[in-house]
Amino acid sequence: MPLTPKDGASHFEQDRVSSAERAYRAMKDLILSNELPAGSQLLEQEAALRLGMSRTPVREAMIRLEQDGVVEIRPRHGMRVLPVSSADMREIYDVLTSLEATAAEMVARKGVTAEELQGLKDAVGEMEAALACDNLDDWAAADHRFHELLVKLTGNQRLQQIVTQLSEQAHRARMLTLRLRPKPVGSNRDHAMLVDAIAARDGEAARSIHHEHRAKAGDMLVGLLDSLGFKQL
Amino acid sequence: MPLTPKDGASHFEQDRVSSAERAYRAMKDLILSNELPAGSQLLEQEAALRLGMSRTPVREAMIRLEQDGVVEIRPRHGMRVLPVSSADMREIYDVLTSLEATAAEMVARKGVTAEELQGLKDAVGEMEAALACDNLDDWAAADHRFHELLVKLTGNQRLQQIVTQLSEQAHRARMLTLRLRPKPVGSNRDHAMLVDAIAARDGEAARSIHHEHRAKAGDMLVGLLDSLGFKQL
DNA sequence: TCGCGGATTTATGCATACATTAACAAACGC
DNA sequence: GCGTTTGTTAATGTATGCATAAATCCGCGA
Repeated sequence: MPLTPKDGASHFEQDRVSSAERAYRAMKDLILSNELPAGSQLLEQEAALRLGMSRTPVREAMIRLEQDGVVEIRPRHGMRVLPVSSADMREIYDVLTSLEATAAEMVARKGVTAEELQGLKDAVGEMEAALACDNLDDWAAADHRFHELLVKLTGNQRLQQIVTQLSEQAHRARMLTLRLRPKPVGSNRDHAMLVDAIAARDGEAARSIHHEHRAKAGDMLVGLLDSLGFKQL
Repeated sequence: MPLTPKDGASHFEQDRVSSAERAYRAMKDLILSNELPAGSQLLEQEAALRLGMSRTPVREAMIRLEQDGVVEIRPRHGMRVLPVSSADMREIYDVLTSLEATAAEMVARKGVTAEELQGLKDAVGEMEAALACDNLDDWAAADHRFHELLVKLTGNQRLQQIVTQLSEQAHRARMLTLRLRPKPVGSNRDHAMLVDAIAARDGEAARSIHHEHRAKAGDMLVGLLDSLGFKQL
């Protein structure tokens, strides 16, 4: 469920990260995990105290968070965690739909190795297993892994970075609606079909399957937010 | 030619911008105009001196530029203007193609007002006029306006922001190849056709026309960079 | 009770100070 | 002559100081 990168084979990772980097990660974690809910405000001094450092690195972290689109810096009120409205989700999903559909097509056309294909299949397997146990958190994590892997397989780093950023913006809303939406059985089917299309190197099919998949998901989420009267999360 | 936003109706603009903001704009301008060419390095202190301020706001500006993907901050060497390789251009254009094709479709489906349509037509007109005079700089500016307007008409601010960011990354390479490429007569035709499709509210046609347009442009640019042996700009 | 003007507080934006450590170079041993 | 080591330099990362201006508070008048 954390969107943060796994540490990989980093047993000896020189954890010599700067305070600014620690501040950035800590605050982003707080926001993504909803410990700092939308609308919360946090002054530079408060954050600095909380993180045991001075205002300077905190400030730099806030600047990065602002450019990530997750907070807003308001001169006398510290940073404010941006709420995500259904209109925002519409924007985010329109872009994600476009980019991920393209990613699916690219990956299918380019072809993938057996291991890469297996990675996708594993993610689908985990989604199905999680759904069978009604474990929605695991399902969401596996679903996220699938989408992440798909995009990574394009090899386009800019594409990856943009998709990651938008996914993070949508993260809280997705988590909140996870238990309010119908069981995502369709998603698993869609992903299995996409894997087949990729294996068959059918770019057209891959694009159309995944485009529809993302579009459906977006419509569902936006509709849910609207119908439940959540103006913003 | 400047990619920076026009000042609009800002006769009374309270030019009370922070030093950090000034530093950001100044350095971005220097980079986009190629006064700081790819590979240049600039120390915090140097930049501060040059801009008549202390290191603090310069540092904040550099952080933003790094997130924009135009520079890299290397701990003991200041910031370095990132070169753009043909592989980078490939990445950038793959994303732009996807997003702008989507934008074209969205705009066509949604429909535009008469004034908005006229704005697009005006841009095409300027492109044709410029090309008739062989004024490539004007052509590039009008072309940029067309693409910018198209994306703006979607109303999707995230889409706009991403496209702007990627266009800026590609800016220098585009300028450099402007006079090395064949005359862009096809572009004008493509845009005129797109305007027609939008007027007819034909989303499918709009997408396919603009997708092809961007894909062609990307292939041409990447091919040009490769064939001329420019490994990076 | 409510509105308003001025004093006060305080968060910020920027400058500056300082310790750290990477980069460079010179000296040294082989 | 070449690789290594050590000493020096300097750019950074962070802390802190300070002036500014916005927000709040308070008292007063209606």
